[in-house]
Amino acid sequence: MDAESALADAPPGTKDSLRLWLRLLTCTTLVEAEIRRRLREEFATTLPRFDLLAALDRDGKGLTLGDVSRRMMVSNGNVTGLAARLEAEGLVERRLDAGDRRAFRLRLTTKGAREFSRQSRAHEGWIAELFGALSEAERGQLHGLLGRTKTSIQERP
Amino acid sequence: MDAESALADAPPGTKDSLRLWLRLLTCTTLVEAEIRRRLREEFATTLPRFDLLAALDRDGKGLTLGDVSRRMMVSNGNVTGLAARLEAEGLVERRLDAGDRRAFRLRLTTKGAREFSRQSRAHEGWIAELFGALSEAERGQLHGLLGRTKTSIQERP
DNA sequence: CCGCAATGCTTTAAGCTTAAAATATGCAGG
DNA sequence: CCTGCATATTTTAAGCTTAAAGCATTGCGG
Repeated sequence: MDAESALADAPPGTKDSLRLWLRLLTCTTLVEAEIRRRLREEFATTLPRFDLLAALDRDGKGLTLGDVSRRMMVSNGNVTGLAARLEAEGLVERRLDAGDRRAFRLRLTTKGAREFSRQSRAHEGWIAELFGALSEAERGQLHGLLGRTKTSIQERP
Repeated sequence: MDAESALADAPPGTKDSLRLWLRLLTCTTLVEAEIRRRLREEFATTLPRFDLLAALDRDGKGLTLGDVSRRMMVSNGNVTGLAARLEAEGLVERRLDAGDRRAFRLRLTTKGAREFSRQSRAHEGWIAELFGALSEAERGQLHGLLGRTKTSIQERP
């Protein structure tokens, strides 16, 4: 039995779900590629670096690497390397956590905060531009449906 | 000026677009992580490998590496390495293109087609499961709105 | 036919990402 | 106190990914 005939026997909605997933993935990939390109060309940085700075922004007390790992939905080891590179560039700093000698607190340096502010402002504009052809109503609908989708994914039996 | 006050001055819709983008990214990340996990646990393979097999499926004449690169929206060099690994595993074969001595045609081997059929059947079920809490109507609406989104991204001035 | 830009692919260097194993610390009972 | 399990992080090995540079071939315009 090949993929096609398997699909014929699949429960109803399978084909729709597949089409939906492919389109969801396409949209995300297109936006990501454009954001990555502009971060590289305009700020000589990468999306993971930007995301880490974003996670640290507005968190004066700093986050542990574990906090960052959970927020960014990436592995611990990933954050270790990313933080090391950003620290080497002087954009973030690590401090020993006062209450837990296993943990570090990661914070933006002054330079990092300044740099992130520039990047963030540009980033907002790019996103507004990319989604600009949608009406406010469409954005609202889409946001709601994606909320339902998120629930569907997370709250499986 | 920090990110917050920048946002206050941003054009209308900027904040909505940002929230929308973050939610879109979250949904995609959640689905991808689950699919990657299951491909690894049940088939000892990865998503890029699966995607390459999928691109080759139902293309008896084979695709050039460039075709695959465009379909998967990844770089040329990426496909070179991926194809080499899959060829080493005997799932894919390269043939010299009859009409163009620069190009290869990449095709599934019998083993590759058999393996992809198994994986594909499981994959369909996983996707149906992940989007299962959405009604048919919701899936249709979401598909339509994502179509509008795709257009918004691609057809910028 | 020649020159030359375009096309198809590979290589390289760098960075990203993960799972799994290893290390160190915290913490809760006994 | 000690034992043992949980938590926080790092290390390791492997694979993925990209941009840029380079090589070979094609095909077009003169």
